[in-house]
Amino acid sequence: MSEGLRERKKRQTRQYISDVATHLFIERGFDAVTIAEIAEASDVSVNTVYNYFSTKEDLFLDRSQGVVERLSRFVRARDPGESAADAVLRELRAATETVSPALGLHAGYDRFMKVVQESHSLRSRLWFIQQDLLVHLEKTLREETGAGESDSLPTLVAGQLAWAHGTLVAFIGRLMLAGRTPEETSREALALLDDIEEVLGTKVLKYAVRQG
Amino acid sequence: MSEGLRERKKRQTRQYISDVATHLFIERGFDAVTIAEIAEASDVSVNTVYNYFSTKEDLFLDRSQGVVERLSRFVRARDPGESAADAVLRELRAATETVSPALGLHAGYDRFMKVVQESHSLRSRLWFIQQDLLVHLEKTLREETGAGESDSLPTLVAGQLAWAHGTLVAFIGRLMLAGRTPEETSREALALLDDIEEVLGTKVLKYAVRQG
DNA sequence: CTTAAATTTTGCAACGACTTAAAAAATGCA
DNA sequence: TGCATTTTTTAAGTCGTTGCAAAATTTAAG
Repeated sequence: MSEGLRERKKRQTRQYISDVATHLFIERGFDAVTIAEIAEASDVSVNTVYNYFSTKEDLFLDRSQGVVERLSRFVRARDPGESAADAVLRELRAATETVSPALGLHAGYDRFMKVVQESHSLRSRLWFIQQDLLVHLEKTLREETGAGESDSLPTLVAGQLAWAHGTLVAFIGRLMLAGRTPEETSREALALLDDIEEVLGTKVLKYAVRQG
Repeated sequence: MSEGLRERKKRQTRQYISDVATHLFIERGFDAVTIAEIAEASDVSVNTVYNYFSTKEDLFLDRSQGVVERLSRFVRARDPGESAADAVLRELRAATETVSPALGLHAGYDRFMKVVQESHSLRSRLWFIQQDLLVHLEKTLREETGAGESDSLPTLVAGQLAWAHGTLVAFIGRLMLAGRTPEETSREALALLDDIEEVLGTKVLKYAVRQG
């Protein structure tokens, strides 16, 4: 029952194609590499590439998909007495302090960012992911607070928290792209998080407090 | 010096192609219409279409480009004693109250929104326009306040104001798409603007006050 | 081991957005 | 009218993406 040869080979093929593609993209830029080249370099047909990845962007952003539920997870796991914003800020600070790769705080992220920055379609794709994060978070806030359909606060608070997250990630990306080390960037990002918290309104900071 | 026949004809041709395209898009959807069809319906070659519009999206979103400087204009024109946020909120309220078509408050916007909503590439394009608005606004805030390079407040305040604007526009779009009248939507949007103002922090609301 | 069924891979043709270069037509002016 | 400039068209090609049927491979059954 564990796993047949077929499954294993599929996972390997998929991983291999993704690795080859990532390598090529980082070396020559997203738009400069064609799917045909990736297929050839992977010793596979173009159709096989499409068999595993539905778009060219997926070949590069496959792992970024996990971000969609990030803030929702933080909110769902908030402590008693803690608001949604508290939990999100606490978790973001923790990830920043520990120089977590999940936020882009790792050597090599500059090369990733360079590829993204130069490609229109990759940035567009990352935006759709952020949109998904926002929609997901709004739904979570509605569930957690039981807010009515016509209540616009969950929309607004979700918007604010997603903005805070997006601003942090963009900031980190900019610094890493500029050649800073992860540690240096971490330090500056913590200062930014303080600024962000100071900018947020009380209504946001006190929203969805978990009863103790 | 005024304008030769050549210029006039060019403007006419451009306008005609845009009108034909818009008509087709609204009738059948953005992705279902090909550039070749637009060219044929306009009695022009495909390359002439590309002569006037550099991408397919431009054929539909030509007029939306003016939005980029909107918030910057509001901020630059703020009254003495008024902050950047005050000015933006005042102008947005004014436009909403007067049922301004600039915000989408006009009959027919529902059809526009329907086309946009169904097309991945159009939404992506609108996002890039919002990004431009944000960048533009941040630059304006830096100029107006003389904030230093390392000061992140202009970035954050610009982000908040662009968020408020984007949230309002999205809200209006959603209601119009749902079949509400412009007047009804205007009323609900005013309530949303109140909610937005209540959600914003003092730091944002008091930023860049013009000296009286 | 052989065979048949299921699945994966492949080659091929096609569509549509977009680019480029050069020929052809329209226009403005002397 | 003749000429220079601008606009339009034609033609050919690139690339992402899709659909389809044949071929190769893996799995399961006898």
